[in-house]
Amino acid sequence: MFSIGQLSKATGVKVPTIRYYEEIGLLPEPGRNAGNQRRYGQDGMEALGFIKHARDLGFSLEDIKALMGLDGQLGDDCAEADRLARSQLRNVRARIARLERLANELERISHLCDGGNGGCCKVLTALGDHSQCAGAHD
Amino acid sequence: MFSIGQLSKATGVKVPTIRYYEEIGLLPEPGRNAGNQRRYGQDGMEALGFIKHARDLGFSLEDIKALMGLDGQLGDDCAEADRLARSQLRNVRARIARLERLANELERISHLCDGGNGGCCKVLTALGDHSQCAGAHD
DNA sequence: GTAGGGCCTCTAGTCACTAGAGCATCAAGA
DNA sequence: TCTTGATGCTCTAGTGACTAGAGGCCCTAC
Repeated sequence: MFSIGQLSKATGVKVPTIRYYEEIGLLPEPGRNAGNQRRYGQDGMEALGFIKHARDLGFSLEDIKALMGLDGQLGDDCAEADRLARSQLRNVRARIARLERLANELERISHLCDGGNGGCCKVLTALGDHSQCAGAHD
Repeated sequence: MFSIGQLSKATGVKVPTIRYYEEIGLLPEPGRNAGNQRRYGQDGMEALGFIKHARDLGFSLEDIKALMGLDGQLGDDCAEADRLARSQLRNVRARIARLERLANELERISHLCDGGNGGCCKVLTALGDHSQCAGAHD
């Protein structure tokens, strides 16, 4: 049996975050000891590990709830989990593409200025004027 | 003179967002007409255009406030604007790198499953077990 | 028995908006 | 001039995923 602090250390999830996950129904309510403190078993540890890993992979808490709901079901749960994973992958790829456009634009803007000062800052001008952008970033 | 709706259409920033920017002191308070409605001039249009563009480039509202504060100042404002732009670029690059690690991991996990169903979903197992990850993603 | 760390609940704050209620105003057509 | 529908106003509350703090209780070691 682990206290919430031990669980926190073991999983790398902060204590208030664990309580938050419980509050929103993501993590099942654990038992309590005589002094009303949470006591977790191996199942609690595994559930939190699952959430942590999925969060690190960028899944939303809502997605994670869906994934956890699938676990243990029969039938097409694998197809659904796979669908969520692929959807998340597309999501991440799209974010990468967008960020790369931003990086290009920022690089262009940064190169306008050598750090010196000509009185009128070209960086500020470039930021103010989208039409100066080399490529559409949004 | 533009109404808030006209400004919204012209810049692509939603009406409540414009009011929000004003509320937090990012956008200067415009004048009002006899019926207490906001009326913007060219300067309001330009300020909002600046904010919009900087937001699209991923700057936080706090950064934008700093950038707008620099404008019109003498001295080393250009160096400071340049510093913020470069810092934002590093930021974006780091996010890209992190997302690429996530994408790799998600791709690996997605390939575990062909959409069929063997009873025990490998996607869910992989999500639950970080130690199965090919590369550290976080 | 006591000290100090951990744990409890509850409230409120973060960022950057977004939604809705309930009312006032504006512009265009009849 | 009147009406109508769009647009505007303020205010409050909600979003996601936490984070911080207050004020108090509990546990463990000495």
